Amino acid sequence: MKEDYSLDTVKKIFTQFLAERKHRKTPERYAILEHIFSHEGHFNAELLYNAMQKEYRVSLATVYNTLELLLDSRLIVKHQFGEQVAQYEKTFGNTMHNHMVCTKCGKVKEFSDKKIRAAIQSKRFVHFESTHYSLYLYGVCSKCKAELNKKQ
Amino acid sequence: MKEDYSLDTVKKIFTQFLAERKHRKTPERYAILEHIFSHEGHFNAELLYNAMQKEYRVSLATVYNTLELLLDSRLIVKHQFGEQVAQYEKTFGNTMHNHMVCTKCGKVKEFSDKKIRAAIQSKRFVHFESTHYSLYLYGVCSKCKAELNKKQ
DNA sequence: TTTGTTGCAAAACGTTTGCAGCCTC
DNA sequence: GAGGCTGCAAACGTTTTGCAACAAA
Repeated sequence: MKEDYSLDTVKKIFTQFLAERKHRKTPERYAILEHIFSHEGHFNAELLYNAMQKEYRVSLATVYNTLELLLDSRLIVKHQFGEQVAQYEKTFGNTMHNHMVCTKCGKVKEFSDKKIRAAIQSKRFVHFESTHYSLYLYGVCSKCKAELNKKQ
Repeated sequence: MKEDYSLDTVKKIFTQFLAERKHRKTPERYAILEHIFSHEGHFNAELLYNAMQKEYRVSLATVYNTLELLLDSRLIVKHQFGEQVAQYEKTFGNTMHNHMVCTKCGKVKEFSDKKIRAAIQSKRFVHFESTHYSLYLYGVCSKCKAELNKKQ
């Protein structure tokens, strides 16, 4: 069923999370949340920090602090595609998807597959309660493939 | 106990890889290869560097350089389980497996599942030629679950 | 009023780089 | 002998930390 992923819903989830953990509801935290959920695609801490300066000024330390809270509340996920910069992505209202990573140029594309999702989600463990997953498919994109062929 | 032939086989693969790429066959590279393939489990660059000092002294720079070559030759894989330290793992003679990561304590366990593997490996793309994959299942391990329950 | 959170800057951390000398080819 | 590779140390870029001031509860 289609979920309602309005900003309001996300804010409510975050508010409840903060209340549960006895964290404070600061304007900085909501400004960051709002920014993330009104923009598409992957982002990293510095990109977010720079973009934020135009709307609501926050420090880089607060960006990192808030990202940690958003991770804990499962509203975003963190990826590290082999570089040292962590990439983040919002999860709420984002259909579950996987990532294809080109090992030559580093480009990342998304894809989804019902069979894969079903196989992973049906897996149960005795000593582990899984909440979510990340699947990275590594390989070579068509562009890099063409370049490799040209060289030979 | 792992098979004895694997070290020899791995060396041959690496030698061929170095020849193809016109890289030099230095003792440092083989010492690192040997160390990795005669030890079990995950490791990171510094751990490997420290362990190497007792057998064949190499610099940290050479460790990183060689890890890059081993990644390119697909003899090892790199993981970044949400921390900033990259973890490495040998792949040759290592049955394909996935990772469960506890989001509380960070502990990583391995598991395999035929259905999941089949679903992932059967996936084909027009503009992407996949070589391998990493599946990270995030959740809470039984130990951390017990502690969380105790708190409430 | 209490104490969690902020901004700032400095520190920490893993990783990469520049360079002189060495050694594989 | 040429030039790729090594060790070393310094540099880099991202993330974390310490601290004083601030503001949410």
